[in-house]
Amino acid sequence: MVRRQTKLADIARELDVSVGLVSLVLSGKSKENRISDAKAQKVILKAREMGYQINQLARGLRTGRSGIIGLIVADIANPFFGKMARFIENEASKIGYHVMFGSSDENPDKLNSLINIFLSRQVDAMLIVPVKNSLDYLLELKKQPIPVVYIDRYCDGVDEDVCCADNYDGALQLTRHLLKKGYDKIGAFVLDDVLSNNIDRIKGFQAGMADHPSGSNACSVSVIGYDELESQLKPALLKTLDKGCEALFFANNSIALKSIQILNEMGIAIGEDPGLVSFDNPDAFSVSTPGVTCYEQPIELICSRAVKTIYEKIENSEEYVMERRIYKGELIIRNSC
Amino acid sequence: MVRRQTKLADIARELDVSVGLVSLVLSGKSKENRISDAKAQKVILKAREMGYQINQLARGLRTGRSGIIGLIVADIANPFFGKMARFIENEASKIGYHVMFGSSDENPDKLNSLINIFLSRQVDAMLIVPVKNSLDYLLELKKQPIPVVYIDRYCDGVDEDVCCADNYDGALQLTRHLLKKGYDKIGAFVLDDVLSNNIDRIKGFQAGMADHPSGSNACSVSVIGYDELESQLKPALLKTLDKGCEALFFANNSIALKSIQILNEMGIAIGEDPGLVSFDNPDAFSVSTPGVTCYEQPIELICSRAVKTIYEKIENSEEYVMERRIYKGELIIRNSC
DNA sequence: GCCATTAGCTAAAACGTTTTAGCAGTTTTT
DNA sequence: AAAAACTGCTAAAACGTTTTAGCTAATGGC
Repeated sequence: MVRRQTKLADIARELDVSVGLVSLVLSGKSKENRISDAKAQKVILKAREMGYQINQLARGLRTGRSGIIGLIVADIANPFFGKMARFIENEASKIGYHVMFGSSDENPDKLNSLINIFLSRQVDAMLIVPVKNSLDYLLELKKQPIPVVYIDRYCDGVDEDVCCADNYDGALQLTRHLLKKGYDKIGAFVLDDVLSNNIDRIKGFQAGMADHPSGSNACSVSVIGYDELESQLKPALLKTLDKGCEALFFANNSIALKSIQILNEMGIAIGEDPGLVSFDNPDAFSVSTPGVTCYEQPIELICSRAVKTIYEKIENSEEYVMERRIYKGELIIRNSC
Repeated sequence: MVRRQTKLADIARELDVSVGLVSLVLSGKSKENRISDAKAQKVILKAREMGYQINQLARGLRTGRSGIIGLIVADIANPFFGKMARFIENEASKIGYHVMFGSSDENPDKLNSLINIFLSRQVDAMLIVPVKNSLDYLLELKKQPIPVVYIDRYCDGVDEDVCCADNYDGALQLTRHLLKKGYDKIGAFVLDDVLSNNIDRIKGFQAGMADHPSGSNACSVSVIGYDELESQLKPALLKTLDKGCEALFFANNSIALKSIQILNEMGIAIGEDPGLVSFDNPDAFSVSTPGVTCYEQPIELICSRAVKTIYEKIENSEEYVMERRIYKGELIIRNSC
């Protein structure tokens, strides 16, 4: 384990040229700096021969750019965020960046700790899924001279770029679909986060219910804690079904999957009574019987736009003007209702 | 965006002390270097006041340690690898490390490119899910003075640490379970990778079939290309069912999910005829009806052991001795057979 | 009161790059 | 033939840390 990596100086010594020249050649700046083709070729060959690999730590220190984008999601093990990570990885690599990630577990202190870790690692930009009660931390982050784009959700009170799905539209479409199918009384299940995505989904649901003759009397909304899925979901489901709800509206994949499992265990056959719809489109929805009707978020679009925005902010931070980008997803109709 | 981050020199200037002193204090080396408590306190307070954040690029350059672990999986969007990433993130953070990831898409050239990127970023160690035809690249990597642990699979021909599931045992258990349930003719579906995990799963399957009176005559094995799932799976399924197979054995979650979807679309009710089992335990398996009997890999154990191994190799690379660690998973019996 | 020890600190090199000013020749322009 | 412009390169500073040798002053032992 003693073998050291070759560095510019090693190549320079071998060829008896200056370190600067080697650097110029290998970073593709030969032309602008009038390096002769002959020398340039020699350097390139020798570098290959010696297995030269640039030290990005050194380059980053010197240039002030690490080439790293920090990504903070709620939980990378959640397939929704896993997909996000993947699309972001792809997009970032197209513009020569790489991704460090961290999972906040919807916990503002973890989020803040990740932010600080990423700052100390000199990431060039951050892509963040904000969590509840993190406003102060996010405002603090806003003071830093580094581009940030929020994804999946936004946070009122902090003016920053956002790329996310049209949660209102999604919930509206899902609700209307249920009503069209003739379900009369509907129970919704949402997380207790006072975050844009949740709030918009509730609003969309309620807007959809407004079409119903008896309006909000025909629905119930159960609010569940992110860390309390196990304990709170079963009682909430029972209560909702007891009330006579004929259809269930799940505001995200975690709640839906857990609920379907619970219903399965209780021997309640989903599909007719109760019917159900959900946000997100995990694999499980196309494999379960019946398949679950859902609103699939345009994850790829969100991610590619988010990375593009990052790029624009890095490249010309002066002229760039903030924007909230909201993208419609797709209603996928299966047999669960 | 002009505000620069405070650095050691800024604190030093404010307090009229040397940069070295500030560094020693803030990196917790006051005691060994006999810094007076008074001065140390002053430095700590001033650092907090000025919002000092260490520059890990600079530190890394100087110390030769980046504090980063490189993780290469096949696809972070696959929930199996997503879970892996999450456990590794957790374990790494316990020992003060952070994770950069990359997805190889089972492509050796992408894998190699990621390895080189990580090397140039001076990662302190790599956790790699090897792919087929990557032996040469992996041998090349072995020459580098950096700890590597392979996870999920190993690669014959490269002597390195490995943490993975007992694929042979898993396949054996799944097969025996099918036979015990009275299924007579069984079709297996595996990827075409000549990788340890696949090979061991096939071996385990065949070992299980050896218990059957008519032995290997009672089974068929379909080999599917990773990039060809869409095109190859449906014909393979039809052919297998045509042959009279009463049960299906899927060697991983991607194949299983895709197959179940295809079967659903064709209106073939899984559960009795055909019965089925699969490797891995994605959410979908507990949500589908019937639930899918499967062999769940001990992902958490694999990851925690992998990171511990990394740590040991970093800390005392001299004495460390290589090992292949194989962990048994758990047979989860549901209603699909 | 002298030498040895200790306490508390500083100065400076080093890590591996990038980048710029400018030097010495050569060629072109006038 | 002198001035100007260009060619091809080098030297050296800078990025923000860590770390070590060593300096000065105070303390202790006798």
